[in-house]
Amino acid sequence: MEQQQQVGGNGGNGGNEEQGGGGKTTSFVCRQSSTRWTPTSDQIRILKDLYYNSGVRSPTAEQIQRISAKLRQYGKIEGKNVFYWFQNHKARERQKKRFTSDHHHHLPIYSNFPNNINPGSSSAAGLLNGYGSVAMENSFRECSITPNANVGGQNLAWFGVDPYPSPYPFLEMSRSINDQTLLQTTEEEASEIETLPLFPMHGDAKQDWHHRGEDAIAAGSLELSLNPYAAGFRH
Amino acid sequence: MEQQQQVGGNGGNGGNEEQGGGGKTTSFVCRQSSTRWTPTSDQIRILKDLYYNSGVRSPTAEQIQRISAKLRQYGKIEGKNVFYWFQNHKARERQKKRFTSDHHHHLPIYSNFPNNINPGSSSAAGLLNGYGSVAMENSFRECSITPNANVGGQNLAWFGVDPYPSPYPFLEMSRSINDQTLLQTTEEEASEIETLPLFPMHGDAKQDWHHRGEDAIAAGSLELSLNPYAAGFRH
DNA sequence: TTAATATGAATGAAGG
DNA sequence: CCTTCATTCATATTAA
Repeated sequence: MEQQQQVGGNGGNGGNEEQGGGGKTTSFVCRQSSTRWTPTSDQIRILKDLYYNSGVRSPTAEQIQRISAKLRQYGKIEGKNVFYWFQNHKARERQKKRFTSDHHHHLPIYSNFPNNINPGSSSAAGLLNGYGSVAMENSFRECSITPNANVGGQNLAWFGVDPYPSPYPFLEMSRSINDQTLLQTTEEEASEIETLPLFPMHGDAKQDWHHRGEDAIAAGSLELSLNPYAAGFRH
Repeated sequence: MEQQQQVGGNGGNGGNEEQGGGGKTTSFVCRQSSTRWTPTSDQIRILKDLYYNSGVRSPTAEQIQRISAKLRQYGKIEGKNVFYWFQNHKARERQKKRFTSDHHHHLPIYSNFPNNINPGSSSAAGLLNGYGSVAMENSFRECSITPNANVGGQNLAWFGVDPYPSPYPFLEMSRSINDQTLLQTTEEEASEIETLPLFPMHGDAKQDWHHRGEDAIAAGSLELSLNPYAAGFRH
């Protein structure tokens, strides 16, 4: 299914600068006919800088205006793009944290401050995969996650989903300890699962998982260092 | 999030050395194909079981945690892998259906379905934009928008945020206006801000940017109860 | 090897 | 703010 890499002529690679192209260097057809905003690297750099180094998370309307106006120097952009960018960036940062080994929910809102906020060091944030600014390291278990099998009888209850062919088993999570028994019980029912007709998928030729270099720490997550009225001075 | 991807593409991809992000990368003793997650057949089996037999489509964060924890028995895996798996599986199933079965219910708008789109040929999307019929209509150049740059040292004040990596910005937001003023000088160059059309949103877009100005991060209420027995169950 | 295709990963937009 | 959808990019896999 879709994977039109080369379709765009520049296949998304060299084209990054499509918009701000300054000298137009090598770009030609700008197929980005899509309606969707395609941030240029400069725009992204600035956005991240604002996010990570200036602590901007939910810019106000005024700020959005200014930011987008500024970023317009580097390519087409609208206020809503800036708005969505911050929304998404923030939401995803949190989301990742949420389904990443998070054993802790209480997160000190304003705690550490990376003093090294080096302007221009936004780079840090730039390349990494984000993930865990606050999240610690779960970077162990890497190379040796022992497999071992027994895929046979699955116990879906384990996942917090109902194994029963119920109407729509929308998962009931938190189970109490008592349920443990239930889990055991369920196991039987789950037998059906193991006899599931596996869909003809690619066989397992792969026994070696790789490591995902993955994420580093997010450069510090500053906190609200934003001066709401800095701009307001004129108001 | 944001990482290399298309953005860093310059000249093909030679520039992507991400990985390094500052975190891991170092301790790769075993295999490193630090690329993407390659599910093992057991993992796939279970995922499909969940999808087709348990109706799981968009697992919650908690479920994702459980699922990934379980699947970890069969190979390296992270929460995001599970997350993406379900997202993609669902999206692609839907996408395929969009073509194969043309129930012409609503959405008469773009009925230009390619004749027989064989699954797999959706690639066409790249060209005919499949969907983007809309885009096709108004696809004009987007490719040429103001260039020029100077991203190096930026003037965050310009955005209405405090540029100084001040130690404790949150406490003293009201930084002397003097400084601000000074910086504000730059404003001249981008006078267009003032003339900026407030985000041109017609009825179609939402505009939320009105009531912001703070970020309450504490809002999150995760009760995340990692099933303790979950792990114990096996032992 | 190369071309194609399947699918993991990311992210702009929205919906709620 | 959280969740979902669509689209796109990148790469592993498989077919030619």
